[in-house]
Amino acid sequence: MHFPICALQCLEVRLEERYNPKTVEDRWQQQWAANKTFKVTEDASRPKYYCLEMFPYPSGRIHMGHVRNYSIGDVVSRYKRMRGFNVLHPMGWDSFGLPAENAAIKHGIHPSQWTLENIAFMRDKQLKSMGLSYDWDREVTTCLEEYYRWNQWLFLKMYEKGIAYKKRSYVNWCPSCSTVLANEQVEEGLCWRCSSVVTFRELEQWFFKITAYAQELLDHCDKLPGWPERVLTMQRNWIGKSTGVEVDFTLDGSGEKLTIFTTRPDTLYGVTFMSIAPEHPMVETLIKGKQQADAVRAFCQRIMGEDKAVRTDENQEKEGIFTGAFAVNPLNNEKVPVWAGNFVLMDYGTGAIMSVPAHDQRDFEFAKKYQLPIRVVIQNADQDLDAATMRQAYVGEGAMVNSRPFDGTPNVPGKEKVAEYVEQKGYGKRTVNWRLRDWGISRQRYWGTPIPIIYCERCGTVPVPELDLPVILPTNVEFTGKGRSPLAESASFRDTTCPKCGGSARRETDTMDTFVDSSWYFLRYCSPKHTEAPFDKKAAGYWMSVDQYIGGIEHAVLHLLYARFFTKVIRDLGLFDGDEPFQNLLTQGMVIKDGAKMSKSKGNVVDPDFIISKYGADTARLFSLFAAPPERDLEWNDQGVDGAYRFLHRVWTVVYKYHGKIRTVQPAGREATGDPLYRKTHLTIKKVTEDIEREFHFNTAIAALMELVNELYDFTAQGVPDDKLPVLRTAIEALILLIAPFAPHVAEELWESLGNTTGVAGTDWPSFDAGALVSTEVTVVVQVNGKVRGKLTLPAGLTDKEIEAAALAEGKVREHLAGKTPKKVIVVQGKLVNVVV
RNA sequence: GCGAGAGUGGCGGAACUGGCAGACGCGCCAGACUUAGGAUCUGGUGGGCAACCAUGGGGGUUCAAGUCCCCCCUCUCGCACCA
Repeated sequence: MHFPICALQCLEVRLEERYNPKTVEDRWQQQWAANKTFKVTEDASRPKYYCLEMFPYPSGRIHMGHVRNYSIGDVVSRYKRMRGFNVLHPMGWDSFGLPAENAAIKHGIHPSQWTLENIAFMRDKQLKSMGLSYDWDREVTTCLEEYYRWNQWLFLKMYEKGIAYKKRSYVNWCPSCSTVLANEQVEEGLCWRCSSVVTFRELEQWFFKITAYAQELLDHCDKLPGWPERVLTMQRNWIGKSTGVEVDFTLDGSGEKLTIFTTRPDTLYGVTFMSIAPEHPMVETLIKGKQQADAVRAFCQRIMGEDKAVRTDENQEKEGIFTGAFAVNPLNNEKVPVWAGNFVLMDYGTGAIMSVPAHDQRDFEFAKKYQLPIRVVIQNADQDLDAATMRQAYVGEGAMVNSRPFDGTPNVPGKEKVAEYVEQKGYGKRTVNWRLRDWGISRQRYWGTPIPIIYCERCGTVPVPELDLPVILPTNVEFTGKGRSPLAESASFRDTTCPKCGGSARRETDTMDTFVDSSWYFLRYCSPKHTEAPFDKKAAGYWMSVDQYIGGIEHAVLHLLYARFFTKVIRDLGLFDGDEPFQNLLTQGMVIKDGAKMSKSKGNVVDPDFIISKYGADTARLFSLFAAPPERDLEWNDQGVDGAYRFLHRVWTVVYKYHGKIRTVQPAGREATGDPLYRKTHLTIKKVTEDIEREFHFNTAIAALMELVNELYDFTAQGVPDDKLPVLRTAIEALILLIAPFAPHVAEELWESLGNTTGVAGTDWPSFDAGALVSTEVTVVVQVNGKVRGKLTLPAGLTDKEIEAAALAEGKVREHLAGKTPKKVIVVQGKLVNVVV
């Protein structure tokens, strides 16, 4: 075994006069790796702390956003470790995904090779040079068989429980990525990855029944006080619960039922027509034998061919066509025409709506356009509504009218009454609808987890038996970038035998959405080498849940919702006891330069490698933590980086000057109470500790350390007499320990120079002595009528009366009083006096 | 439109429960040491000669308001035909 730089050398260590980040950082990074300083195991005797940063996609290089993300996580981890926690801080790779496949098509390199080379580079040349306190033995790589086999295993379990299922439906299709996208992956009608216009395709696809957990996902939002309200709001909106009533209308003639969903049962008497989605299966029934059949068919075809951006555009003109059919409103037996409308969505509610133009703006516009009748059924108390003259729908409250048995009922309780009536009469039932749709996970791409399903002509859909897992992603495939995915073209993969009957069969050639990988990786970290199950239940029981999760806000409804869903599914499979994966969530802001997000096209990218080689990791970390609080955007500033670098030099220089002298001196204790530097030291310990504990305000914590260093420069400016050396040692020791989470390499080197043989990483966080904080003097601000007129330095512990007297005697105060008697004097102990004239 | 967050020096940002607005850093100015300084150290630095004026704007509460209340403006983010 390679013997590290330890023992003999340590005792003789002499500090270099000048701070040289390269040598210091290389040395400590080697030492941490050789000693496995950050390796952890379950230890019931100590409180655990699980700190996790969202693992990266191995694109090839880390960017400043990563530097910031991991710096934040590393401060938390190192701080908690010094506070005595058993800290799990792992790192891994979200390594399936399209870019690897695109590289294969473009450069002829296999996705596997491309990905693994990127990982090696990012891990060994980039992340390790940042000095992050990871337990690298727990590294998880999702594109490896040892990981993705458990995706398949979980899929099979979900299939057994009906959570994974296949259905034919209209799905989002990205023509550029040649694959299907989940709803969460379409932003304003565009592909989240490549911004291509998303179209619709009717395909058979695998889904995860996330809607079965909609209520719980919504309810548990209230059990996540450690999450930003913003993210919870986004999730609640995304889930989008709405309560209402389904009502069966009867088709005139055939007597078939057309069911609608409404949240406004109080307006049921105002229905003047109905609208159904162009995709609705009843369209054909409605138009059968009607003269407008062809026109309706053409209309539906045209709308269905529109892409997602056009169809969901709010400004899209409302358009429709009369189907020729009529339906009967069960409440008043009125016959109303049935239209097909471009704004009615097939996958929400029942795909058919009742239209009440008087009280719904969309219906109103539609009715005006096609000259359909409007009937007021909620009367505005302030201003009588008249259907003939209304210029927009009335959506406010009021009394029900034209609603026979309910006339005069206020509409809000009316909703409930009508709903009850509908149920009683058997016209329909109360239901809940969700905006959330089931998660479509099939992807027509190669670089992902194969879905473990076989299609047999005789037996139908057959899951791959557990014993046959993993279904290995074959490597001998062709990347043409054209036609179907390489898997679908690979005969040796596709053609197989049925596990049930042994007859010829074919494999599912779609792969899973890569968000499946990241939906449970935090559980895998608990026991990354486990071979019997996705993870060891006991290990997960010890480490979970994640105490602090850190990552970008862009995953607010993607990854973070999927991960919550998976955790609940895994719980219900009996694999884990817990409802939620992440206790506390920190969403860090973006790193921007010149007011814009760093991007190649803007040419404002700062390369972390360059910063680290020029200034060192400690400076890169320190700046990214100092320039802004973590949750805000951070404006990158090259001169600010110089400032951070200069600060570390100042720290180094002051320690260098005195490390020889204070090496053998005992730190000061209580007897030093009253010494200003001693007091400042303890104030700084208090401030830094509180700033870290309170919402991770690292920027102010670092500012406090800078103040302490400034004070040290004042203190040492005229030389330090021997009797002051203990106080100096206390200050320097505290400074080094407090700076350690932020700039760990410098801290270790300086700590060692004081003669310490245990590394900073294994040393306790300093605690402050409340007694050291008290001062014998207080500065009191004196105001006259709320304006500052002077300051008094008074002995601590005076009574209000004494302070008042001192204030009134003050020269400036007397001037402003000009002989008048004050009306009132307010004394705030230890802070100020306000004399009111 | 709905929801959330934010507006403080030349810039990034401080100010936790109302109590000295501008901590800390950058930049800038001056000085010291220097052959030199884009190194380092020291001092200064919101505006105005001053009284005073200053936390997006306007009201209010209070002895006291960046902080609390009301109205308005601007910006950022999310959602947006969800019946």
